[in-house]
Amino acid sequence: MATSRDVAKLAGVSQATVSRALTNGTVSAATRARILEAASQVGYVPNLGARAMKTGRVNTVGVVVADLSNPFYPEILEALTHTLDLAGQKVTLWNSDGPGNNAALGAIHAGSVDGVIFTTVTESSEPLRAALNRHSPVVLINRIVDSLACDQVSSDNSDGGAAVADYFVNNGHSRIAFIGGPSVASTARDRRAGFEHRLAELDTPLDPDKIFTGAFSHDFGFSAATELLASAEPPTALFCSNDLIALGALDAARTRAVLVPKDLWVVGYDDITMSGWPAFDLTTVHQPSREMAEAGAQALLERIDNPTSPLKTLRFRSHIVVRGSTAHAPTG
Amino acid sequence: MATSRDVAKLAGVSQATVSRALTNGTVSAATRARILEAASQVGYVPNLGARAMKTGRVNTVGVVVADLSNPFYPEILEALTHTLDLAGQKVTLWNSDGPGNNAALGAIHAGSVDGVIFTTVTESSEPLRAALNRHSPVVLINRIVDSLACDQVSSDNSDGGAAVADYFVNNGHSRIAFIGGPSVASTARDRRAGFEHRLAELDTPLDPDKIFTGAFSHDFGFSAATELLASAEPPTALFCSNDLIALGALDAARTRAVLVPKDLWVVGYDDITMSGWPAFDLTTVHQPSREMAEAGAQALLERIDNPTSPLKTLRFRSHIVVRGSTAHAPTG
DNA sequence: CTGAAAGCGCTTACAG
DNA sequence: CTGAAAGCGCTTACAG
Repeated sequence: MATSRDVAKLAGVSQATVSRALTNGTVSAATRARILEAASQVGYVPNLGARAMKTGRVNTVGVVVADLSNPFYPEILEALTHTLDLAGQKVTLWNSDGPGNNAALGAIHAGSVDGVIFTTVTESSEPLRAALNRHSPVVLINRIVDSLACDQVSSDNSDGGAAVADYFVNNGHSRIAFIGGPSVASTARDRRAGFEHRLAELDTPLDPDKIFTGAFSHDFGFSAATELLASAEPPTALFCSNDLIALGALDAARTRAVLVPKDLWVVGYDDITMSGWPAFDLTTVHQPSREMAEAGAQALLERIDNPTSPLKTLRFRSHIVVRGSTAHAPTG
Repeated sequence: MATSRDVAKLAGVSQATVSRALTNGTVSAATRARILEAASQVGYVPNLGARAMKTGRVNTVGVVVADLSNPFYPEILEALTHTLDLAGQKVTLWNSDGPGNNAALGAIHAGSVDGVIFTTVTESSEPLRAALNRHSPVVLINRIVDSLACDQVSSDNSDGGAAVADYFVNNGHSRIAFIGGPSVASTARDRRAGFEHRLAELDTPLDPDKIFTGAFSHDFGFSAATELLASAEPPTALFCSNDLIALGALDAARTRAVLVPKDLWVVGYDDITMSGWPAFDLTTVHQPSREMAEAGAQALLERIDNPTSPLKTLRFRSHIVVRGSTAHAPTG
């Protein structure tokens, strides 16, 4: 592999001048031309590791996602890689199941990434606190933890849940059920809290027997909905705290020949692409996931440049998208 | 950030001894203990960039995927990151749309990854040939290019297509249609060729009017199937060259109230998770994508260790999984 | 504008 | 078993 020294020899200049010609350095036009010619002749590309050692920046960002089988995460990941590519950053990917979380934190420490974006923080882990104490650049997207001293990007999950409560009650529903994700996820907690509190305010409190909490998965949505639909007084309206659960619930209804939306309204959360497919046609709370990803990537890059600037918290607005899984009533 | 020098000072040894203690070096038990203690006291972690500069290995692998909106790729990606995590490798991710392909190749050259796995080669690009000429470690998974001098992992797409032809004809179908992905993809070409050739052998040649070629997407499957179903003599059996297209076709049938499988059989390819959901219940050709990913990751690691060992080509077997989108007849 | 030199933080022969 | 030294391939003051 050619080095800057090889190029220098061929161009008849010092190695330092080669380096200058290829960075922002001040070099005469003639010399630069000779160097570029020589560089392309030997197929020279600067070694990024060596450069990183001097500059202290590797131009690489870590991303931690959970569960790529939930299409929400590939959508986030795609937006993230797109934004970071444009910013000239490489992306190192970890899965949060397994040792991913701590591996990502360790990678900052070891200098193989400049910072990390977490999309799925669950609890406030000790390693994360330690990393933040030494000012490791970390940004949380999607799931957040208020007590953590880092930039955080989320959407108004609580308001979204409340909006669904309004929507159900305004349309005359009182037999209402809820299927939610794991309570370690802030998104699951907030959506449920917003939904439940608003229902209580509207004098339609949620029956504890009609609350299911489990995984953000199709499987869980399917089994929980199956159980709900088999009960003596099945619900007429069901809120699922993400789309994947809702798709499972729709499949449960389909399997039991329960008519949606005639006998059951179903609402999800996220607005992943397939929720709009005819097979599901799911009413759901739309999160601006692309914008959230872009903002998160931007926040991390700024944080890397300036580790001690004030912490930033961004909360995006969400809104209900009405489709065929609920009667097309205006959401007033 | 603490360096090995800091640890050396604290432990009262030379910097070289710290390095030995933390790698495979030969150090007395007492010294090592003192060093480890000192290291943890100052929070020392070896700088991976500096280490890479000496060892010539960054322990990072590049992965190029296309189109994370096709669930097939997240499934591959998940298997890949899982295998590579276990092998102690970091994963740098690129999207093949945009400059991803060449960026990944450049990253090998620049020393920021040790090798690259492509899941979506389309044509034999010049940069790729150049990279192979200088023995850059590259492995192709899923889509392949025979003429390329690198390790390749695929499944028997042609046989899979032929099996679907057998299945249709054995069950009495003669009005048969095909909706396929872009012909730049070897998978799309091979599945179609296997299907078409076998149909010809069975004296049921595919009518050119019943062949649609476009994108590996739900949208394309939906629109192509809509057109097919609106034709004067709609097909009774439809083969789609991936599941995403097939799901679009099923949605088209659903929208037009065409009964599946009574009036239309639909078969896909890949066996992504959601094809098994009640909403689709799609008969499809199962590819062992997890095994393919693991084999590809393994092949790349071996290639990195030994750039000049003989080239390897792996072709996995696939098989039809019969579900509700075709009548449950034995596949003979 | 250009060169000589130092140094980023490691690993690894080479001595002892 | 341990230390002193060289060197991986760059960038960046410092001189001139």
